[in-house]
Amino acid sequence: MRVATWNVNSVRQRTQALVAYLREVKPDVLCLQELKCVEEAFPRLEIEAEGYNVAVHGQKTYNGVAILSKTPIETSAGLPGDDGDDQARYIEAIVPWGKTVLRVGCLYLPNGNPVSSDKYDYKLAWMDRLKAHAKKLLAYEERLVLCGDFNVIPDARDVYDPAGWANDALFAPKTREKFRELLALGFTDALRAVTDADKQYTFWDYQAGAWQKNNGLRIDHLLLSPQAADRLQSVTIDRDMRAKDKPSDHVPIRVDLKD
DNA sequence: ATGACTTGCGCGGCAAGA
Repeated sequence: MRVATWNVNSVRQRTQALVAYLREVKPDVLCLQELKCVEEAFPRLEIEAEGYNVAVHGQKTYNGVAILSKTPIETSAGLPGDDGDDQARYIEAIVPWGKTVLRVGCLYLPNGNPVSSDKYDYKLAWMDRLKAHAKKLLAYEERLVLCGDFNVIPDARDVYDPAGWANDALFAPKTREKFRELLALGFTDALRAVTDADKQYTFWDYQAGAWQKNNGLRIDHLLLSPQAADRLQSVTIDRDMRAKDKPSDHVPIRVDLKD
């Protein structure tokens, strides 16, 4: 079972790259973030033509998440815990897997900058809601992958200039503390289960030659429940995607789980 | 160096991203 996640930074700008990725990597499940469009504008026909089922939670201009799956899926949109939250940042699916299922949560966690703003308050509140929801899901004791753009740099080895990012909403102590609380519920950070290496980046800014200088961040993650972590075979960051024409500023990251 | 990039919206420059 191959599960991938990719912040595409506008799915309409990335449709050709997305189709090419599906053909080359053939993920069983692909989670997408930052669609930047409503469901009606999503390139559904192009994706379905590749043999994928599509579940979209869209929003005009901002945010937007989707789950693509080779097999039909049951889905629910929205992160519980705040009925007044109208930002499209979470969608969940139940994917058939042999005699059992895989549950997949696809998330686009708020950026939160600057730290002294209501945006940061929203980020922290969103992380609290995610923790509460994740705790409920873990109690099901299923194979579960919680993945997406977390907008969290877990550790100094995950950023090219830790000191320079100390007060950024992606790396601030409170942000990292809440991420650790989430992990402590019982998740395995898939990448960290296979390597302790630094510079395992998934994002490079478009500006100031960040890609050329390898000034990156590790902010896209796949968190595994114990039942999923038991089946972990490999983790791959599709770094080469950043060097292609018209790239997203994020690259896909994926896991292979033993069938 | 008023720098530097890419989106959406919509047609002129903002807002947002990270």
